[in-house]
Amino acid sequence: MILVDNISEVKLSGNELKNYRRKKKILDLLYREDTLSATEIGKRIGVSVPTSLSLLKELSQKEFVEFKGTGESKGGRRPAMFGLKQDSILVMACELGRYTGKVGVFDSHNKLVAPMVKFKASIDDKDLIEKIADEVDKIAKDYNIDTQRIFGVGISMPGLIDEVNGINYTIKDKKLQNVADRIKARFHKLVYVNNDARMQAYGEFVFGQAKGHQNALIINWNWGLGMGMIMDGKLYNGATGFAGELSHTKYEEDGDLCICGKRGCLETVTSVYVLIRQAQEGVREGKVSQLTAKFKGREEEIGVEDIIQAARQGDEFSIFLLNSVGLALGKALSNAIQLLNPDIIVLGGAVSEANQYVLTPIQQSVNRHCLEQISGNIQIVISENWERSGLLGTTAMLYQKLFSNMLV
Amino acid sequence: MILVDNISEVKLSGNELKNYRRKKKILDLLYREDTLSATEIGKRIGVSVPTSLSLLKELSQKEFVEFKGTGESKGGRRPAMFGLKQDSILVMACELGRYTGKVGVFDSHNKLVAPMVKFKASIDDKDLIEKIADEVDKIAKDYNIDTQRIFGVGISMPGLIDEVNGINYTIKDKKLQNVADRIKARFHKLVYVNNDARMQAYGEFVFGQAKGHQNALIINWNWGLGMGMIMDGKLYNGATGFAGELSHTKYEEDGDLCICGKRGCLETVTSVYVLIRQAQEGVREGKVSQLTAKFKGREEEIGVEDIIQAARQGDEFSIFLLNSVGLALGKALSNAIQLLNPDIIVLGGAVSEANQYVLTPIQQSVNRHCLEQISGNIQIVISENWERSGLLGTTAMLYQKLFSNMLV
DNA sequence: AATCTTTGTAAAAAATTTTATCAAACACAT
DNA sequence: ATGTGTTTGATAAAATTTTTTACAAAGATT
Repeated sequence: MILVDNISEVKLSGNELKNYRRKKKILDLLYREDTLSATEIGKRIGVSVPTSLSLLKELSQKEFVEFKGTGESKGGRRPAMFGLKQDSILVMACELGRYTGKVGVFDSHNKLVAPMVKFKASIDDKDLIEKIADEVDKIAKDYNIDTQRIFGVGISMPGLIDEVNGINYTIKDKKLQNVADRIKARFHKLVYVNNDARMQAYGEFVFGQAKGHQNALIINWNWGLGMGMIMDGKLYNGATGFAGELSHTKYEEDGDLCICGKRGCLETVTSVYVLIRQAQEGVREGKVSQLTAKFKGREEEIGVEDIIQAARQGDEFSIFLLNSVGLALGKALSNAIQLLNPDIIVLGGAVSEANQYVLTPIQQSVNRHCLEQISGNIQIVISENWERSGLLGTTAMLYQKLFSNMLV
Repeated sequence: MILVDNISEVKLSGNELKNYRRKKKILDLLYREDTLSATEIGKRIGVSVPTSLSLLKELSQKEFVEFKGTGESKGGRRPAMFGLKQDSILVMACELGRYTGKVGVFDSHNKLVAPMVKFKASIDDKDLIEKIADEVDKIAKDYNIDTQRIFGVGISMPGLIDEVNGINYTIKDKKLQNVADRIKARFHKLVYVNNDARMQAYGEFVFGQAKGHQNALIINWNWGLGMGMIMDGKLYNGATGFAGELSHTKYEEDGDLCICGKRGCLETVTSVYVLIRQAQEGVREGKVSQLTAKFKGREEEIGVEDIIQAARQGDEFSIFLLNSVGLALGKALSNAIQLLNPDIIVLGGAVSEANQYVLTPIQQSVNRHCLEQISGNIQIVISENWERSGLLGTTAMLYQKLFSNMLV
């Protein structure tokens, strides 16, 4: 199998090109639908059954596709089902946070072929790529994975990222900003780099709560406030790849100073930082609260999970804190909702674990600030598999890119 | 020629379907590119030159396509160019405002085949469709146009519109909301209905200032504040067709009461209404201004164009008014820019005529409120052909729909 | 049990691409 | 300016691919 960056570089005759495109479509279809019959494939790619079958035969000979048993009858002879050959094409997905990273190797059924590994890393690490490579080598050795079968490497990370060229403008050292080139130099495989919130969004769209929703907003409610957008069934990156900057939309005139240098950004009102700072201040002031009882004198140890746990046990101060960040996020989301008219909003990240303690105020706030016709058609939910959605989104994106760049 | 609402209703054999799709693609290509050679068409639709030529021959026999002379050589024999046969397929586009409407009949070169006609109408008129039909009949009679050759009817109007079903939820009488059905019942042609701001946006994208920009925001700055969005090269409607509600995004907590029932909407700060009201108040208070000199005692006669004209002549009060609505719009746009990361913003409508008097404050405001990396890559311009962009957008959309619903 | 559907296969028929050929236009050297 | 080599475009015939048709097999429905 050959992988090319630019199809037009390889010259194919008319028929070869036609066949190449059709086989690509088949692989893509089988990735999405798991198994399909020759008849169904023929219908979907617009060829007759004999042609569809001969293409499948070719793909089988090249070990990309295999017979997966007979399927259910729809009123006649039972069809032979075809699917991607397990383990023949693997990808590697990595997600970086502010201080940690995780990496996993996935097969074409989006299943981990070895347990996910976590490690310490930051986007500014000079030897970031080597660190990741070491982790992958370890996995490959421990679980006997042939790295030759890994065809794509995808990385998601915080920052303003141009996904077309794989450049992260938030990395301090200019020489390290072109992440895609660095990965390519080390791995020599298909590379994909994008923002963490966007890949989580894509994961939620392909596998999670936003599945089937063509217009979705997915919020990563954490130290910052990332937003990924699915518009008309496609991941939206914006003109230069900076779409979804919810964090630094203006929330209040002359508010607190933000790390971005401006004042009153949403991030200064409703991120994990704010929640913890407010909790700390409350404890120092001696507010009546479980938190005061537990953390008085060592306020710096308070974590979001402590606030959420206290709220669950009925602690009014904690509930108040969560309620107020919820109301603020809801108000900010209202503007986004009126501009984008999504049909679902999925919340993920540390704060979203608070569940109804934030969901209710958000919903309240949205109802208050949006036109009823717009807010009436919207679902707001909390992600059920946030831990994995980033890696899964990257995996899905890699397979998609792979099947549109592969010379079978 | 046959027009079908749903291709799957008509059963075609495999080859017929394949050919139908290819011919559709050719018509669409020729609509976009005006003229193309058989070789170029073959490349674009993925067939060989002989096949491309035989398809073109078929289309020529059916009078959709004609030979348009020989084109320029690219280093060899000069190619025979093909294009859509002029006047063989016409469409009718209508744009409604709050109190008036305009209608025109266009050919496949997006040229009016008769002068545009203006008339009085409102979206709540019971006999709206009849009114439009009368105007078209008049045009057809006066300019000898065969209405049989009109294959599509498109209407754009203010309101919350579901473009998929052609329903305008802002029309007061529920029975009149389904505009698409009403048009279809009268004209029996392909019908398209959408919001006015969105069709203006599409017009600017296909023919105007936003041409070539894959991510654009187009603002209709008028009695309300409409916004149309082009995202990844496609017109964005939102999940239920309500995207772009800039008018009713919250601008200030506890601001003035808006017609929507909420307080502090952007519309209450920066629409034509506001501008005129502020001018009227100033004149009543006896502010030093050309406007006071001219309109004292008959303040209700002040129009936007008066304010703009005064500003052009150096009137400080008028300049101040335009400056302040510009700053406000800029601030509101900043949030939209950070969420959507467009590469161009096009301003149209009455207020935008003020040109640099509003452009400068908007740019200022955007620079102040956006992250530099995002605002640095954005152009903000004023439309050059706003008067026509709505009708042209509708025309382009109709041809697009037409070529994907036509059985040639 | 008879009939209707769907799937799969092989041979015939049709459609499409290749290849070859020629003409036209241009670039470049002389 | 002229000639040569190269590129592009058009067309016909040959080669190849794809669809159609016909039919058998397998299961669902009545």
